[in-house]
Amino acid sequence: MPIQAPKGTRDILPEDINQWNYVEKEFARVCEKFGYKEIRLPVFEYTELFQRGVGDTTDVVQKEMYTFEDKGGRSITLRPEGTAGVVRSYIEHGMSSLPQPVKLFYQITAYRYENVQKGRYREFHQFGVELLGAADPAADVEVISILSLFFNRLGIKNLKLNINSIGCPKCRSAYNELLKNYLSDKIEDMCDTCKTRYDRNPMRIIDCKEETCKKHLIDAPALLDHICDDCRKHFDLVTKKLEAIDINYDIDKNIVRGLDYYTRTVFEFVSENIGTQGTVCGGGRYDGLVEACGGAPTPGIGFALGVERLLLEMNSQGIEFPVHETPDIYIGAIGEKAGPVSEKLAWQLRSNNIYCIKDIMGRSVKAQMKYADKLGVRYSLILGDNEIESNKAQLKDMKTGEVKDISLDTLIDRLVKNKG
RNA sequence: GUGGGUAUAGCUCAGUUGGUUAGAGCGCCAGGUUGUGGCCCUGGAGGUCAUGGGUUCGAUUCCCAUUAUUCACCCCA
Repeated sequence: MPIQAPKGTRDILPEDINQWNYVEKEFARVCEKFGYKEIRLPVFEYTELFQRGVGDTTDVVQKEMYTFEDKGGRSITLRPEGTAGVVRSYIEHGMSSLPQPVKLFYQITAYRYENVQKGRYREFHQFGVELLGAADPAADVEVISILSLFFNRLGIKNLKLNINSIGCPKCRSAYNELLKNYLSDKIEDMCDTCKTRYDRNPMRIIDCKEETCKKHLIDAPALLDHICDDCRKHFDLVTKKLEAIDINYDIDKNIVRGLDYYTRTVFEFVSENIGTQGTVCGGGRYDGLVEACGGAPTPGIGFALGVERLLLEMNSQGIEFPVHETPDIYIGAIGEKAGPVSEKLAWQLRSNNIYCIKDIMGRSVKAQMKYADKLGVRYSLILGDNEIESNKAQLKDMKTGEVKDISLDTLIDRLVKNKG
C-alpha cells in the first residue's frame, strides 16, 4: 500500500493554491491597514505553555494535543491554537516596553488530535489577530471590525456575528455560585461531563447539548444577566460602538467558548451553509492570560479564523478567485541548431520579466503546440533552421490564430511593450 | 472516544444475479504524410477491483476483521 498523507492532513495542490494565496494576501492587507504587524512563531512549544495558557480543564488540552517527548526529555506540543504562543512571545521579548497597544497578526497551521469531519482537520490553518495592552471597548470593536472588513473585501455575505460577555473572574465566580445553587437539586440527573464541570468550571455546563441537561438549563440564570457593573458597561459600549459603524450582531447568551482564557467579550462569526462546523471565526477578550503566563497584568483581545472553513464558505457562495497568471509566450524548437538559440531567447525574455515557457521535451511541433495550448499561452513561436538562418520567426497569437513574421531581435521589445 | 455511509484506472463513475482476457467518459502519451494548438478520428500506457482472512469447485462480487475515507455526536477554527 502506498504511503498516504496522515489522517486529518491535506495537500494543497497547485490547482487550489490561488485561493489560499488570495485570502492570505487580503488578510494581511486588511490587518496592515489597521496597523497590525505580522508575527511568525514556532510550530511547537513546551507543553506547559498550553496547559497554562489554554487551560487544563479544556478538551483541547485534555484530549486533543499532539504531545511528545523530544530527545532531551522535554515535553513538546504542536500548537493547538495561536494565542498562547503570541502571549509567550510578547512576554519573552518584553513587548510591554513597545509603544502600546501591541498589534499582531499571524497565519499559522495548528494541530488537534480529533476525529475528522467537514471543516475540521487535524492540521488546519488559522488567521489570527492579537491586540495586547488595550482594555477599552474600542479595542474589542476594532478587532471585530477587522473581520468585518475582511469579509466584505472577499465578498462574503451572510456571516452572522454572535456576541456575548462572560464577565471577569469576579463576576464569574459569583455567577458560578449562583448557577451551582440553581443546579444543586438537578445535577444528579445530568450527564457526567456536566457533573465534573459542576465542580471545576460550572459556567461551561450552559454549553451542554445533552437533551436532559438542556431541559434543566431552560430557566437557568444567564451569565450575561449577572455580570458586574464594570463588565456590563464594557459590553454595552462594545455593542453601541458596533452599531455606530453598522456592524450587525446578535447577542447569544450561550456562547461560552471552550478555551479558559476568555474574559468579558466573546464572539464568533457563524455560517449556516458549510455543515455543522459552521464557526468560521471565534474570538474574545483575555485580560488574565498574560499574567497567567508569567507576564505583567495586560489586557488582550483577539480572534482565530479557520481558513479551511473560510474557503468552504467562499466556495459555497460561489465567490470567484483570481486565476493563475498564464504564460506570455511559448518558445518551441525543432532541429539541432534551435536548442541553444531557443534557450538563449527564453533566458532573455525571462530576464525582461516575460513569462515564458520553452520546449524541454524535444517533441514534435504538433505536440509542442498542443502543450502550449493547454498552458493557455498568449503567443507561440517555433524556432527551426529557417528561423535561425533568417533571424525571423512566425509569432502566433493563440487566441485568434493569427500569424505574423517578426524579427527575433525585436521580439523582446515587442513583448515588453505588449505587457505594458 | 462513539455511531452511520463508502472503498473498482490520475479524476468521475459503470459492472460482475459468484464464472474465462474488468469497462466508459475525462485526463495523460503517440499518430492522422512534408514544421503549428483548439473540433474530430485512431492507437497506447495505466487497475494484485483498499488490505488480510473466511465461505465456495471458483470471490472484485457474499461474510468477518483491519485500514483509509466521509458524514455526524462531543468539542472547536
